[in-house]
Formats: sequence, C-alpha cells, structure tokens
Amino acid sequence: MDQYNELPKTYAPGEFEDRIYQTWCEKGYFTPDVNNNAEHFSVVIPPPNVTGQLHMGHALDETLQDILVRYKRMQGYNTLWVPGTDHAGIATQIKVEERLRVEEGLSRYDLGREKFLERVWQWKDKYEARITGQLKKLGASCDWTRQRFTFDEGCSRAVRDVFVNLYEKGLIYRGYRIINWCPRCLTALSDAEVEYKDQPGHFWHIKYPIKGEDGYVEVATTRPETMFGDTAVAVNPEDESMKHLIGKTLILPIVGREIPVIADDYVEIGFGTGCVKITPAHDPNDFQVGQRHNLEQIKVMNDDATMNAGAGKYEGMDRYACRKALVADLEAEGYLVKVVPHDHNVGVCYRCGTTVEPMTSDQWFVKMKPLAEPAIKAVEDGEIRFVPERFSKNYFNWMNNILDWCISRQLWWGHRIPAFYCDDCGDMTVAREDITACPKCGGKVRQDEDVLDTWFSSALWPFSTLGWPETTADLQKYYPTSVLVTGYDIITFWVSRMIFSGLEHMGEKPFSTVFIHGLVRDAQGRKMSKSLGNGIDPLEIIEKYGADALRFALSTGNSPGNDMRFSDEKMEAARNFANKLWNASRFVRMNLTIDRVELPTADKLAAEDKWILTEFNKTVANVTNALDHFEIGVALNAIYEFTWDIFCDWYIELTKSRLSEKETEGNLTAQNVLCYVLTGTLKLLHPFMPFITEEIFQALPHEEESIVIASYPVADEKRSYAEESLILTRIIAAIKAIRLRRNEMNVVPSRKAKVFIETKYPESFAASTHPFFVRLASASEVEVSAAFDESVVSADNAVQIITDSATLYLPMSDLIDTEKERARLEGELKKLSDEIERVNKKLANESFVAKAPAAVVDAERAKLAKYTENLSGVKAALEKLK
RNA sequence: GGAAGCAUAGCUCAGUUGGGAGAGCAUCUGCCUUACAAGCAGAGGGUCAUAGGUUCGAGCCCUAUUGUUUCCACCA
Repeated sequence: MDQYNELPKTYAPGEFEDRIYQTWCEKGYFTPDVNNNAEHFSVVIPPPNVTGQLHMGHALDETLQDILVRYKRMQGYNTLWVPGTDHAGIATQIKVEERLRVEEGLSRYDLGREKFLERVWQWKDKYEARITGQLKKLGASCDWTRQRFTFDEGCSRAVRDVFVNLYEKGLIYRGYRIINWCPRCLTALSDAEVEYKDQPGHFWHIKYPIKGEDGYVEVATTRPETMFGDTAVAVNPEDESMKHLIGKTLILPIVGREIPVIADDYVEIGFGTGCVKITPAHDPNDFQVGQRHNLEQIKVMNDDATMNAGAGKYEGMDRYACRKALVADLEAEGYLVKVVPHDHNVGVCYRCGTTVEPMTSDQWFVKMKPLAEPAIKAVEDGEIRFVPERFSKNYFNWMNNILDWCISRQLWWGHRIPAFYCDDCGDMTVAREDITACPKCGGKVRQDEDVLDTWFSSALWPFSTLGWPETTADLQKYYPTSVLVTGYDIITFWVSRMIFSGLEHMGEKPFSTVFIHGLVRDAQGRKMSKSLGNGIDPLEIIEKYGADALRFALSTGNSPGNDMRFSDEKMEAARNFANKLWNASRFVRMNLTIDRVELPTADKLAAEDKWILTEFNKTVANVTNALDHFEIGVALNAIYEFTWDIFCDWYIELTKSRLSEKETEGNLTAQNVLCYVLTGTLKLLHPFMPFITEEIFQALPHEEESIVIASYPVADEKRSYAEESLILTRIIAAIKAIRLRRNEMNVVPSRKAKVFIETKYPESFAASTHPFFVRLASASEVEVSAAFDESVVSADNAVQIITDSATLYLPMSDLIDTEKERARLEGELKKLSDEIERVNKKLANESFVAKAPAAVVDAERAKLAKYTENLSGVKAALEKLK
C-alpha cells in the first residue's frame, strides 16, 4: 500500500482541487483523439459572454454538461467538449463604453472606431481569461486545445461565408423597414432583443378637427409626441358610427398639416375611440397600415430619441419632454379631451432597459420563413429532441410565428457586414473577401459601417467551432454534436437559430438532444440579478466549500427544465456529503494491507459482502438509467443514498469485526470488497464530484492511471445475490427494532444487555453471533435459538420485539415500565389489526383479486400472513405481561 | 389574448411506465459507540391545492376550479 497516497485527516478541497485539474490537463485527458474509432459524444459549450464573470446559472449549465461529458467519456465514447466564449456585441460594447466614460470621461466617438475596438479586445482578453479560469476551478473537462471565440478568425470566416451564402440565395436582404431602435445603444434590435415591461401610462384623448366642418375626430394615444408623424387616421370600415368619416380630411392640431381618414380593419371596433392615428414611421402596426394605403412615412425623432425638425417648435427636445410640452399646449388650445390612466406593456432594450422607439430605418434582414420550415420539421420528426419534451412547444410557438430577423446593428464591436458600396456608381457588392475597388466601375468602395447581431455568429457555433467552412477531421467526426445543454430562457435567441443554421449550412441538424435546465434562484426564490444584488459568486462558494460541493448542490434534486433555489443550507449538506465520503474512504484506506483489488469468489464472501454487492449493482443500474434519461438529480440521489445510508451506515460497520482480525482470510475478503465497492462508488460519483473522487481513487489500489479515464461501472448480474441478501434484510430489521426499543426505554447505549432471538431463520441469524452484531445492536449480546426457551428468558423479565422474521427478547425487566410496555403492545395490536382489516377488505374485493396482477395479489396475501403471525405474537406478549 | 410549468412534512424539494408517500434542513430524545459532532442512534410531523371523472386501485391519467411562476403576442 505504500505506493498510494495517504488521505489527510480533514477534507480540505482547497488543498487538492487545483493540483488535480492541472494534472488532468497535462495528461491530456480532455483532448480526444479525432482518429479514435469509438462512437463520438460531443458537446459545444453555450459560450459565456465576455462581459464579465460566470454566475450561478453558468455554474449550473457547466456542471450539467460536465456530468454528461465525464459520464460518456468513462463509458468509452470518443468525447469532446468544446469550450469558448461569445463576443456578445452589444452587451460588451456597453460595458466597455461604460468603463471608458467612468474612468476617462470619454465616449467611443472620442476614441474612434479603431482605438475603441482595441480597448474592447483588451477587455475581451481579460474576461475570457477570467471565465476560462472559473471553468477550470469548477472542474469542467473541456478540451482547451480546441477553445474558440465567436469573433476569432475561424468563426469570422464562418460568419462571412454564411452571410454571403444567404445573400446569394436571396435569404438576406437590405430594406427600409420599421425596427426596434434603442436610443441609448443607438442601434437596431431584433424582436427577440426587446423585452416588455408593464408600465403605468396614460391615454391622451385628442381632438383632430375635420377640415371644412365644425366637428372633430377624437383619437386616443399613449405616445402623443408621435403625432407629428401622423399621416392618416384610420377607422374600421365595418364600424357604422365611423363610416361617415372615411375620405374626409383632418387637420393635425398644432401642426396644421392635413391628413386623410382611411378605412382599415386593423382598427378594433369598440376599443378606445374607434379612431386610430396612423404613424407609419414610429409604430410597427401603423407601418403595415401605411404600406397598405401607401402613406408617407414621416420620422419625427433623431436616433437619440430627441425630436427632429418634423416636430416643428419642439425640435431638439427629448421625446418625453416633448410629450409634456405638447400635452400642455394641446390642453391650452382646447384640443385635449381627457387623460385616462392606462397601464401598458412597453418594449425595452434587453441590454440597457431603455424604452425602445419603433422607427423606420435601413437595415439588413434574414428572410425567415424558408429557414424556419425545415427547422420546425426536424423537431416535429423527432430528429431533434427537447428534454423535457414540453419545451418543443415553446420552440414551435416561436418558429411558427417568426418574422424576418433584423441582423444589422449600429455598433462597432462585432462582425462587420461584408457589403461594399461604390462611391462612384452607387452599386453594392457583397463579397467573401474584402474589396477596395468596385467590381463594376472600379471606383472606390467603402464597407457597410454596421456589424451583425451577435446571435448571428452564435447560431453557427456547433459547426464554426469544429472548423467549418473547412471540411476538417473534427467536423466530420464530431458533427452533429450529441447534446446541447442550456436554459429555457435562451431557446428563441439561440437554440432555434442554431437549428435552422445547422440544417441550412451543414445540411444536418446541429445536435440530437436539447437538454433544458431551469434558472438558479436565490434562497427566497428570486431571480439572481445585479440590480437586486442577490447574485452569488461561484468562486466564493468554491473557496468556502469546494468545487465538488458546489457541483453537488447544483445537481442534487435537479430535474430537467425546473428552476432551483440556491442556499447556504444546500451547500452545507453538499459539503457534509463530501466530508462523509472522505472519512469513509479514510477508514477504508487505513485498514488496507492489500495493494491490488480482486473480488473474492462467491464462496468466500460473507452474507454482508453479498448484500453490499447486490445493493451496489442495483445502484449502478439505477444511476446509469437515470443518467441516460438526463435525470441528474435522481442519479445523484441514488448514489447519495447508497454511499451514506447503505455503505457507510451499514456495510462499513459490518466489516469492522473482520478488519480487527488481522491477517485472516475474512480480513482480506472484507478489504477487497470494501475497496471494490468504494472504488465503484467513486466511479459512479466521479461525473458529479470529479475532484474528491480522483483524490480518493489515487489513494486506493487502482489499475487505471486516473478515474477520469476509468470505465464507468456496469451492473453485474453475476455479482448480485438477491436471495442471500435477505439475510441482511432480516438482521438489519432486527437491529433497528432493538435500537428503537432501547431508545424508547431510555436505555443508554453503554448499558449492555443480552438479546435472545427466536426465529424461523436461524441460519440467517447465525451470522448475528458474529461480533459485528453485538456492536450494531447497541451494546447487546446475542443468543439465537430456533425456539423460545422459557428457562433462559421469560416474559416477566424481558421485552419482546416482533419483526417479520424473528421474535427478540431483551431481558431488561429492571428497566421496563410494565404499564408503558402494555400501552406499547396495545398500540401495536391496534396497528396490526387495522392493517389486517385493510388487507382483508382488499382481498375480499373480487374485482381486485380478478383484475390486479397476480404478483400484487400475492404480495397482499403474504402481508396478511405476516401481519396475522405478528398479531398472535403481540397477543401472546400481552398475555404474558399479565 | 395564447401557451406552459408549479401546488407533496414547518422550510427547500424528490417521487421514471398507476399497486398503501420519501430526502435534506429545521424540531424533539439519547449518544464523544476511536472514519466522520461537517458525526451516530431514534422520534414526531403530510385529506399529496379544491371538486369531479377513469380504474379493482390515483400524488401519478382525464376534466374543471383556485393560487402561483414563466414564455409568447400585444390594442392605438
């Protein structure tokens, strides 16, 4: 045993986690051989944004991935986990701008595009390194030789190719459309990037005078300042009360411009005033109406949401200042009918929270319908599967109603759109390589200033990271990837776009399974967020409890798609489990003399050995089954229960007597079984808690160089002994019964007493003469007999305990309160009678006996027999008490 | 407005083909039984949201209701 490490007295994860991770990397365990013929299992990491550091949500996501990846690696798959980060265009740019403003008082314009981008790259390097460090701390078994970044050279190449391909197929176009505009970030946003928040607001009812008449039309609006862009008022053609207005001309108050009344069924009869002001340049619905009626689009705001010349005397005012001033003026001039409070949903920028302004603008779009169709089909046909399945509804809902995707962003940090405009002839060229001269006239060209939506590059992640557009060995081996692990909050942004991108550009789905997890919430169930300040830093947790404990806490009780709460209590429970495993291993380690483990043949195994092997194999089957179904929490729970409740609480105790007899065959057998089961348990647990399992693995006799590359246990039927395990079931029941009775009688454990056992299974209890039983029965000595021997013990001086397989007599008359004992027995009598009645009723039910499976009926009959027997035992005991 | 999830012990949650409900924490009792007090041995505690239905049998399947969370759409 000398060649193996000792285990220090206390579990101190900080002492070994970093060291172990470094060794793993040096040994190259995480770098698969692409030429290995084994079936592949590949995962691409959802690339964290380089905006900052990892939070608990990431820790959960990475932990789940690592569990799957390590599991499959141990099962012998050619396993690859590609790590990387996302440039996160708008989010990162905001961060860097913010820091520039705070620290240097500069804007990005002060620096200029090139210098500003240099700063962003510096930022990226810093945070990418930080994120990488965190992943390593967490134990993520990523292949760092294949690390990628959405804005690295290869990914940029992929983006460029995809853009040109789609453009050439007519699936990317440039158009003057209405888009969501963030006046703070000064960029267009896609529909997915707008969040809706309930805000209190008002309906302002305004009079629009009818030209040539005394009357007026009353319109209601939540955004009066857009009035300057009105080019019509619409009414529903079916609305009898409004019909007479159609075709008339109105005069915009304050402005004095003339606009027509048009008919459009977009207007809902009965809602509001029945008249809707139409502002095609500042409202998506009005834009549609405007298209149908060929209305002029008048933009009344600048990019920063101040009013432009279209707003006349309000030019230069902020939109809200303008609103206030305008309303005041309308009121003063008698145009304001009333103001009604009205709560409504306001779209805000998902990055900065500023209220977005719908605006017409020149932008690039991806035509979605043709791309969405095959993507919908792939999920419908089950080629791609969501776990849990219900999230596919989410996906269908989004994909079926999808509108064209606005992909251009007026930012600097991102993939520049490869469109070149000629100064001379005005032609536009979309090119795979940068050009300087116009292919048509040779004139000087300038590249489009805009960059692409950051999700445009993330959409390509499953194949761009494997080398596409080159046909690399990695791409051939590892695409399509096996599982994508991510939160439900990102299905529309990312998952859906990866699916249609993979199908379009690779001709094949990007992954087979989408494993969805929930959010990590705080102890009160709130979302963790910066503004609430309730975020928990995974590094702090690792510092305090260790990475294994964090991983345990995140995976215990985890069920697919459900949110989870994170709390100190959970961390303590996790750390306690690690500590338990540590100490159990330390116990095994200090009793070892063997330096090689060989499971003894069945004839040498003691009853408890057969029992623990049987239980172990049951656990293996349960764990693998759960993992195969992504039931992470269920799998871990099975390991937890086996480790603590079965292995530690019973088996280790059961081996103590043999371990104390040095150099006997029994001792060696116990050592081997202990080692075999403990090592197997470590392997089962390794995907969940990689560090502690490796540290202990190295301290025990082992064949494989590292537990990382050891093979995952397979349930071994030949090493399961169901029948002989009943022996332990009987003994454990007896021990528990004795403990309970002594506890009820307030007998201190140190007080020794004899136990007499009367049983139908003397062979089972023969084992109980073994010293371990003495120990376990809490300081009792044991005598077994097939029949009750009045001469040794009588009811007058003994407590009787009746279990399924034996009657136990504890001669403790001096400790017993007779009345108490009688009450207890009567309680028992009542309980048994009730049970017998219940079972009798059930068995008397003819349809139950006829229709229920035979096994179930037999089980009930067996129960009845057992209860009846126990009942007579209790009756006899009561009799004797008298 | 459309859709989905959740509702189980005081708290946080498991419960995988329907066969008399479990864990962790908390509470109570007793233990320093030399691997572990980050521990050991026990105990108490639940009309499985409500009402119907299917079934011999429902925490689990179906319907409705209530509460709650989330996603999508969005009415000027």
